[in-house]
Amino acid sequence: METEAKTRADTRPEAGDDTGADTEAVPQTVRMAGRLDPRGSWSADACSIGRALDVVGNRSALLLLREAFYGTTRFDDFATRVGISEPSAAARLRQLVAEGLLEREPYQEAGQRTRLQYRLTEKGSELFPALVAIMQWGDRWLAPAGSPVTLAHQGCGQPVHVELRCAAGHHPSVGELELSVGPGAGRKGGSAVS
Amino acid sequence: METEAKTRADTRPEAGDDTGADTEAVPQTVRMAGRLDPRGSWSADACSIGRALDVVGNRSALLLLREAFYGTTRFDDFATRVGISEPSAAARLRQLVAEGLLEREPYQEAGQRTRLQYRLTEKGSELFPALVAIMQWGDRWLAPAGSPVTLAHQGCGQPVHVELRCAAGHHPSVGELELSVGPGAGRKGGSAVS
DNA sequence: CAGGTGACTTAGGGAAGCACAAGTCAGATA
DNA sequence: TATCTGACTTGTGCTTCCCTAAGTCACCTG
Repeated sequence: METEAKTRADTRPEAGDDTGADTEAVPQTVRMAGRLDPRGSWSADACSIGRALDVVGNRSALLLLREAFYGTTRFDDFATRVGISEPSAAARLRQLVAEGLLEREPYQEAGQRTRLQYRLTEKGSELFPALVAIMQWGDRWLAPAGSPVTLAHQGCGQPVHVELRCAAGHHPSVGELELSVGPGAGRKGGSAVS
Repeated sequence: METEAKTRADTRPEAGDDTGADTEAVPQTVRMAGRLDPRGSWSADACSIGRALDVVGNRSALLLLREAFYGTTRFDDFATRVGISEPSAAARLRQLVAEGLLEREPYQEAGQRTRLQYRLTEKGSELFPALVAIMQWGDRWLAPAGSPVTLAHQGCGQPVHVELRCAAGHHPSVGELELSVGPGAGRKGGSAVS
């Protein structure tokens, strides 16, 4: 896909323009900085969100990961506890293993034959904050009776949540954020960036 | 869907059991507390993650929300910038409006007729941490050349990230977390909880 | 050695997601 | 009045997701 910057002049006002946006009541947008400034000037086809969604962009993948965090390791338990059929559990688990989020390792119980269990890799484990963020949102907006389950810091007992934080310790709102090109951006000011 | 607790004895060792789990090398699982303890004793069909994924569990919905955070408001721009076809942009935007994550409001530019723009509602805006968490994971694991774009706290200039934090200020790892029943759980110790 | 159990696979089918191409429709511009 | 543009919708068809139902295959137990 090409950028559409040539086909349209991009002169209409839009959040993120540098036309004194601070005074306007558009708080829920990220400001674009540097090469990203007119949003119409670049396309986000290398976006990490897009890439991540190619891996975990479906319901069953994230639900299987949830189960893995809850300690499930065995095939049948994954299928039953997530509530999906065995064929789709098999397909999805195979895909998650292929992508390195889970690994299959043999184990043996006393008097049993060798079996396989699925364990989270580091790559898989690091998706946990995303899962918690989604759960937190679902608790807030889709659970009228309150959260079905809650997470607490074991020992200290305090509830756990996900939050945005900058390296200086602030808690920026969406409107206080700035998006700029990173080290992995495509060359030039033209097309593929995010 | 029923819980499978009756059909299987659940006597095999699994992370989260109370059989001296602290000494074992299974750090990447959440511990189950109270009624949740044997994971096999309850089913998670009221899970907030599951509910949330019914709403934003597909690729284009999250990508459209990303664009909304980047300041995009118009139909054609959504379709072009996300890189999806107009029919699916229309369907997905309609669904996001129906679910209350976006709202459509009329606006008028000088010398133009009245048009519609899509704006994030509070419900939609609160998904931002989840989106950042996914981006952060994609940056770390799927962007070999580094992040294509980076988020910074405007003004302070420091990079922004998503993190897990308990109310006492700690940064618990997955293994230090405990899951227990919340106010919105189904009755009894039987089936639907999370 | 017959039967169970865990971990799958195969077959077949419905629904959702997505793309391309083309049409519609309202109002501004020429 | 004819054309253009933005914002869609309609028609058609592929591909992915997900289901049920029914195998398969390797052990382990009786």
